Amino acid sequence: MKLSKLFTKTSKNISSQIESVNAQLLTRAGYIYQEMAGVYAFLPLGMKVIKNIEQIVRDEMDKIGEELLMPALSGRERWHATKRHDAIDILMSTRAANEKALEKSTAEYILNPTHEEIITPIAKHFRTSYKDFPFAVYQIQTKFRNEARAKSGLLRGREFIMKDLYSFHTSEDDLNKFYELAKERYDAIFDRLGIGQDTYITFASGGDFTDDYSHEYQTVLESGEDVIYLDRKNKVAYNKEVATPEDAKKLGVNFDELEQVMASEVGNIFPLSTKFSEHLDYKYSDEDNIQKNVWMGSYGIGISRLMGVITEKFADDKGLVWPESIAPYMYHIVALPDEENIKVANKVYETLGEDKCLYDDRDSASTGERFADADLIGCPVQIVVSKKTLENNCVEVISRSDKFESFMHPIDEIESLETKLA
RNA sequence: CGGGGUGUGGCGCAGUUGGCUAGCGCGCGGCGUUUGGGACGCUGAGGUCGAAGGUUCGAGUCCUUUCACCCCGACCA
Repeated sequence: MKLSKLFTKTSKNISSQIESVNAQLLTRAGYIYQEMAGVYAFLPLGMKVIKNIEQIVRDEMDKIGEELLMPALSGRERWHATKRHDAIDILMSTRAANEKALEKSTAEYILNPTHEEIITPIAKHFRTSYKDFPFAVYQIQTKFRNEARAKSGLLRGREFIMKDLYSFHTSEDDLNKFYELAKERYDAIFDRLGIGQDTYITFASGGDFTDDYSHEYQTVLESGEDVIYLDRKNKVAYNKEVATPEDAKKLGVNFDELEQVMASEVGNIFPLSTKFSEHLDYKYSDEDNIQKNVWMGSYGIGISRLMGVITEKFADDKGLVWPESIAPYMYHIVALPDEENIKVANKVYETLGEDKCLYDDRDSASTGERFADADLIGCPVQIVVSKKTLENNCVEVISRSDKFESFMHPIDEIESLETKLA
């Protein structure tokens, strides 16, 4: 992509009101645009990052489930059936389709905050024999939650992108078995996203979902909202709400040795037991044709929140720093203005591929501005073409994250750059 | 939902005890000069001050109501 054609532009200024690092940098660099509190548009650069995160999540989820897409709207009956209509105060709804209906009708459409109520009837439609189990389906979709206080940019929104997977089983044992498989996939996802080192599976309460426990995936982050008690050695953590000395003892850790840190929840998984199948009357026939409740599990990952968390995790005082696995572009090419430089830069751009490069071909921007923008936008590798580098028939290759020392790379060996970096 | 703060060209801000034609920087258009770390000169376009109501000869400035956003707390499926 040529910078001269990119839909967005960077900006130097941003309101001093906005304090969260992710909102500030992502806005300045042109990745997101705020529509209202907790509601953002993902602009071309941001969209690429979202897609890259989604692709990693899909890749791992496809190993344990099938992708589908459910509606964002639902009728209210099911939410009454599970008694969550009044229990969930973040539930958003819209009254009716038109004004005439509004006067007479009590119709209400729920803007789904999660999809247990939606997927269960669908699953029931297709799978009612013990032979049909187990199975799992997932989707990546926009969720709506009327947060009393949206805040911290992408970290807590009213509208956000989430991956949610639901698993269905004939027994608790089978659910538990799947639950462990899901954990493995989650670990793989966070590793691939570059935050595996700092992301801990965390014991937490189940909230409205289950009377039992749940597991959160918490990424250590100074600006995170949650306090977790960390056991680095065993790579597990405990949410504040369950981290009492008694609980710790039950879980086999020394409460006094736990390290207290701030973190942000990037995913969570719940054994739902038979809670939802009971409320929504989802039963299967076993070998003896006896009707039994289906066991369910629910597994979420906050896609857009991850973008915010990863931003905060790696950004420095110059701007964004993306892990290679989700960067909008691998290379950011800066050619200093000069006919020869531009000729070479064009060639580099074509050789490496326009889908891998962000090419600063703006003739209006000054040198300093180009470098500043490259740092702000945060592509992993910067390639500079100037008189200085051309004297040696080279381009300069710079790591945005200081992962490697800058080096000169011969122009006629551009094709080999990718392998050299890998 | 409680507390605090802020709303003035696209963005960031200034605007004194009410006073004349609402300023500045960035950005944007034009012309020219520049180019290894957010360049410079000249020139031009663009706002009715979040919204509604009120006080006054006169309101960006005072009063009332309201909306929005940001921050702290409560909440967080």
